[in-house]
Amino acid sequence: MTGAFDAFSPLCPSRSVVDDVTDRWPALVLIALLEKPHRFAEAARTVGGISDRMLSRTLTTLVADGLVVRTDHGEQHVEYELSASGHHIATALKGVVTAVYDVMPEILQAKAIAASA
Amino acid sequence: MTGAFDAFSPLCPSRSVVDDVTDRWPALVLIALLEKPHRFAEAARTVGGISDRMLSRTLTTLVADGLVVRTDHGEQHVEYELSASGHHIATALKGVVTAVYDVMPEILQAKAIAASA
DNA sequence: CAGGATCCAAGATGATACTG
DNA sequence: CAGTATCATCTTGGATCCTG
Repeated sequence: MTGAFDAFSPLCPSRSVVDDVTDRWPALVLIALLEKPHRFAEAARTVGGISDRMLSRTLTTLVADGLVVRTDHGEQHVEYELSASGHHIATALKGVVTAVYDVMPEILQAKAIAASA
Repeated sequence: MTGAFDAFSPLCPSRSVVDDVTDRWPALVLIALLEKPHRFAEAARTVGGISDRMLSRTLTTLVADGLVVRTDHGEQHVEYELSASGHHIATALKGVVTAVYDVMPEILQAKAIAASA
């Protein structure tokens, strides 16, 4: 692979990070933060369909992983922004979403065929 | 965003594909197939820790999405390989894994600090 | 080898309500 | 606003057994 890490091995520390990052909510939240720092409620609005609970939990783990930085500005004003590591990963994730957009026509066609079969 | 699709909207068809693709098993399976086509048992070995059941399910949905092509060579010999769409997405996913490898040192450090706090 | 069927534990998730 | 606590539920994922 690239060197010391191997995401295919369940024992490699990189595996758990890959698992964390390639989960539905973490992935979407990271991409959302890529655009700009978000406040809690703001992030909830950006990422459609996420509940307060999941957003809270997701942000907590991302902060624990050092991918997101939480800053308490007081006055009930908290901001979440990407760390350098988080930015690096979020950019890659955005690439995945972009790739999905690229091939959506083919995917929709494949699904249509599957559905009609 | 890029155009007609918006993964942040729960209603956009791209959202479900992004969800599918950014799940632990699908992501790892796609990356595994990026290297070369795999037979069933072969894929199970490559992706450490996956059970037959999950591999079967995962491959089924990936085939349904048109990202993976299943070819039955008879004689109990089946091969799974990426379609053009799948290859495009898998490449992007590999980028995510690579990005994770890149920042693993920082992540491990962050976790260590969090654990000792 | 390929993979479906069944059973079941554990965790993910959402809605709601509540706190500072 | 920024969360946390609780509850009910749905899904995930593994183990095991079975078929062709």
